[in-house]
Amino acid sequence: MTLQQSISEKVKLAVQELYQANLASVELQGTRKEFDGDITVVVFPMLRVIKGNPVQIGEAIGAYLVANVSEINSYNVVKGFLNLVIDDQYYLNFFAEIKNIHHYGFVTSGSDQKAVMVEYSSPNTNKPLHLGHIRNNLLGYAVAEIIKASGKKVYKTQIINDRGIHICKSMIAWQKYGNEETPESTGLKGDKLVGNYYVKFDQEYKKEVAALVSTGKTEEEAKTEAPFLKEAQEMLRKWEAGDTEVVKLWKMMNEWVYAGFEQTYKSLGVDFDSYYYESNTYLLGKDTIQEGLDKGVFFRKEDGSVWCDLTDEGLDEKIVLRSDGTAVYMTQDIGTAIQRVKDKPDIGGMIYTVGNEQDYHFKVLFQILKKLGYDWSENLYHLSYGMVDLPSGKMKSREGTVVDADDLITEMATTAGEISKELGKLDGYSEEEKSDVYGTIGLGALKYYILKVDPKKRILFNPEESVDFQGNTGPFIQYTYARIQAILRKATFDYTPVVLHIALEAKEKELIKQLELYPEIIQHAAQELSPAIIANYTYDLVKAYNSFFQNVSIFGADSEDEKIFRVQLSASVGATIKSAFGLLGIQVPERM
RNA sequence: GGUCGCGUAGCUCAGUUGGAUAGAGCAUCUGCCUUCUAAGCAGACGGUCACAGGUUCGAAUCCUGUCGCGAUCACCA
Repeated sequence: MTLQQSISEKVKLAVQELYQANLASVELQGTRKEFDGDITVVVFPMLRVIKGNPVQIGEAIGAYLVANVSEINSYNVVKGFLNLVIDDQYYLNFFAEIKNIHHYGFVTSGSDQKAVMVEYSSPNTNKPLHLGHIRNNLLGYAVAEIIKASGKKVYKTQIINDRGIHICKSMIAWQKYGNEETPESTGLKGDKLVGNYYVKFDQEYKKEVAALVSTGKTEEEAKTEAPFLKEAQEMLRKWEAGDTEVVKLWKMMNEWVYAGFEQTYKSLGVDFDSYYYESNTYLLGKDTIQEGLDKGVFFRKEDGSVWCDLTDEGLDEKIVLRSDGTAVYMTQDIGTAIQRVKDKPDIGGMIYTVGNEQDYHFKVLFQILKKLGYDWSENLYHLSYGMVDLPSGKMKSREGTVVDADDLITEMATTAGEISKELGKLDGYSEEEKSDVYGTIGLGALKYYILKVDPKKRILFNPEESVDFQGNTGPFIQYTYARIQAILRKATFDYTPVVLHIALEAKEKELIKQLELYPEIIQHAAQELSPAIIANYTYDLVKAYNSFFQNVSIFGADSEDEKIFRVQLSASVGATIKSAFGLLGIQVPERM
């Protein structure tokens, strides 16, 4: 039982004894720093049950608590706020305790726990990953790690959109203009090579459209009649018919793309437990449609198309099968969800990391699955996030206004290197060690910049200004960690955990309170699916640490106990930073 | 037009279940490198929490309406 819980219980007892009244709950909060005390009981809500003056009530409860709770030393009342002063020993005991816990804040999963599947990334195989995918990947990965830390088993997965007209566009352009180019022959990453031909298609297509318009066709006619597009559509038909040549080309080009993606994922530091391919799943779900028809969840229209009526749920009618019997997006998503649970029967819920432009789609999908009666349908979440926009507006890959993921990652490392050199850090290290640290810092800056923002808000990314390295940034937190490591290297004496009898300063208590919060923060972040909560917590912790220890000499303490305690506290803060950043997928360098 | 999301300092963002005088960073200004790393610390300046009502001891937070921005309303994915 935490101190908060036990105080809460004692307050209820106090009210019972003093006023013969029952409180449903007790309002507790951290005492603001301008007042004396550590924990504050808010008296106002009690006025609903107790008649009287809030100050007098506060005084009475305060006196009762001091007499009956050993951890409470004294109290004071300001207006309706009862401030309690907690004994130093409580903090010291708590601190000695957490020092022994290996993964402090992590809940170890029980064996009967249901697993959660987290889907993220979900790329198309016709072009390289860009800034938007970076946000998606970072969010998905971090949420998966946070949920793991909150005690659940997690499967990370992605669904790869490897079929459709967009891939055929790259294929046809390569066939026509590619001269048998390969990643090996050009030295290009496979996804970049394929992406180039996607752009090439668009250029040639536009030329054809322009030519047709000049012969008197309307723009609309020209767009559908352009021969290049016809060729791509023909290719898609051949692919669907299983044409060996086309399938061979498709396989080869997809392999190039996967190899390129794998490289990007590696440099981003994300990973997956399983992969789903649309080419395997796009037919799935049709059986379920029949099942739904039998159950009366779906209905068939005269033209043969199948629909789901969601008007009772406040949504519209939604098509789930075309009149020609082929699958739509929704059919496929229904099938894939069911397939996943078949593959991993311990799945109790799923999280889809997909941009907020698909909010409606997922609302409908979840509603349909619920109607079909799957028990796991209660635990489906759409981790919806805002777009990443540039100052020039939206990113459009066909118009070349995208920020490429690989380029951005290397740029960040370069910037980190320039700043480091300017500051004269890392002098005397080998080039290899240096570039390693630059990569860590650059990536840390990028990841933190994106993750610290509430997922549902859109991000305006200005590549000109790039990302800051000062203030509330990844590098600032990494820097604090590196400084702590320097302290630990210098502390040659034994600072293993012991309960020390020292007087705590207000700021030291503040720090320990921050550490005490960590487990709650993880749970909260897991519930809200928001890595931003972890990021902002870590920043607060680092601020509290710096604010105290920048003005206090660690090795120049008055007593030996004090010195040991300060090193211990630094070590704990360092461990917590590392742990929290680990949840965000951000590395911490030992030196920087 | 219907639905959903957002609107907090010049800029970028925090703000637990409603709580005390609204919190950071950047930018501008003032101090602090001879003691563990100055990518830092201490401070100053900066607010009609989009607007108007309502709920109550108490609202940035909850409810209603208005305005602004974005997304979405396909037999596309």
